[in-house]
Amino acid sequence: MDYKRRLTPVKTPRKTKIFRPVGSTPSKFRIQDVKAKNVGYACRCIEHYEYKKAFTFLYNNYAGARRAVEHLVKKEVRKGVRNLLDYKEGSLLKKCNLENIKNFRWTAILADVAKYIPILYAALIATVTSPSNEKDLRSRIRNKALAPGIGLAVAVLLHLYSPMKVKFVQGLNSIELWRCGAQRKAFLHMNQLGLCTSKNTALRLISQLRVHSDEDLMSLKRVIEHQMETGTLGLPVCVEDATDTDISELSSEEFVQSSGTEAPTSSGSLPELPAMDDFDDSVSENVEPDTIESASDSAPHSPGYCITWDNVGKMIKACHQSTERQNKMMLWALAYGAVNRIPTTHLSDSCVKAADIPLQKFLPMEEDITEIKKRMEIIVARIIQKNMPYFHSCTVVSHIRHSFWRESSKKSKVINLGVCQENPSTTTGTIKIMEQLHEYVPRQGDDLFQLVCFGDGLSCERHNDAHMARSNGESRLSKLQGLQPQVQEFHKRMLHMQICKKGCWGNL
DNA sequence: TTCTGCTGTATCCGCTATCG
DNA sequence: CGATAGCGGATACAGCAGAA
Repeated sequence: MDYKRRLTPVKTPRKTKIFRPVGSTPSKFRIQDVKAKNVGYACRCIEHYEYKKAFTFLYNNYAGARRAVEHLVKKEVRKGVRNLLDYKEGSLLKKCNLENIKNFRWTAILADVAKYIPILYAALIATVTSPSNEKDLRSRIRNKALAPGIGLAVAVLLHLYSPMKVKFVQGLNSIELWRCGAQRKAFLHMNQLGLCTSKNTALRLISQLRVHSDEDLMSLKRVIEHQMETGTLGLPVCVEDATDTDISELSSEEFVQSSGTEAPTSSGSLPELPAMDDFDDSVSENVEPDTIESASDSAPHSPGYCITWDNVGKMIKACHQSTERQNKMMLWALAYGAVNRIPTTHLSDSCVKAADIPLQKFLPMEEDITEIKKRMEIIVARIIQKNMPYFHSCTVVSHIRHSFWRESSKKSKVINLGVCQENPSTTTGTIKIMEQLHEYVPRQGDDLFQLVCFGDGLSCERHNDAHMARSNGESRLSKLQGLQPQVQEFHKRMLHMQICKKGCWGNL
């Protein structure tokens, strides 16, 4: 018998023999048995569901088997690519809008590829991993995540196949290139490699993204306008005792009791924590944060928001300075909106006479002195624990809680409102900036829901000038009364110090 | 088959940087 | 300081995919 190993299948004999496997596949072949292996061996493996062994044997020994595997792989990959491109919800086929960019995950691309083109996915995974790390998908060299690289590779490949459909990742890369200030040539070269779109398309994408960049703030505005329309704005929802109760209607005992309302403290972690009340205005004391949270039952409830703006400068240098062409300092205004962490829309804007405010709110009472004493104890304990080694191991209260400490501990939601290309150092420019910012002021007819507009000291002065200049307007809107200027941060402290200095020591 | 929308490319034009 | 190349914004146009 010819025991020479053949690289091609044996020719079909004149009389076809039907192979009938007999017996089981031996678990371990002896060396002399290797030569006896043939197609029948592979069939016996398949008969016993040992596909890996059978396919490996065929692939390693028969050119026809290799061709068949390649043909099968190509066919399956093409079929998978078609299916993936037909799947409209696929992560690679999404539109490059703000929501999709926020929710984008590289692993979603990998999941799609694994589902529709498993052979390609397996090949890519095997390319960049070893058997030990193919599960967690981290590089064995620098422990870097491999998902972005594999996802990008798939995105580039499919973009080359169907550039009109697969362009989400390319759009992301274009935006990143634009943010880095890449030149047009960089866009061109990267685009030819399938890594990004052209610069024109990138600019178009960015323009589209900017159109709805303030949508979050506008939706909050619409909620407040709806509440203004239905007359539910000034009412703290589902809290009957905590409605917009006028301060003048409360007796002094009620004030004392309400100021003693304890915050909902969490259990256990700080048992020695003194009960810290809020030291805010009386109106906010009447409403507990938990009742506000529970208020959102059916109608949408807006927590309110404020607007902040400040000057921004951009220097434009002329290459050849002349009388017509000089260096220019462009003074513009940049604004953003900040959603209130602590809801304020239920609070009343009605003015209260100073004479109607109970005396207890001005003079320190017994409770106030007790609270100050507790605070001082905590502060002194912190100082002692920090500076005296003997007390280093002692536990002190690290954070004095107040009624809204949970809300205050959350990160603020900031919404960029873009640059207003008007000069804020002039009254005309400030009026135009105010008019633009008034687009975010909720309104119902001529009635405006006044927002706090933070800025530095100079911005607030300009804001007041704009109010004065428009004081003869025919409506509240034309008088720019939708925004109330408020000095912020260290400017506020500076003003406070100035007032204290003038009040205590005069103009020294 | 036609229309519409999106994308890439080419081109124009003004401005800037560089070189002699 | 003039000439020229290069860059970037704006625009037109062709090609393609998808919907009607």
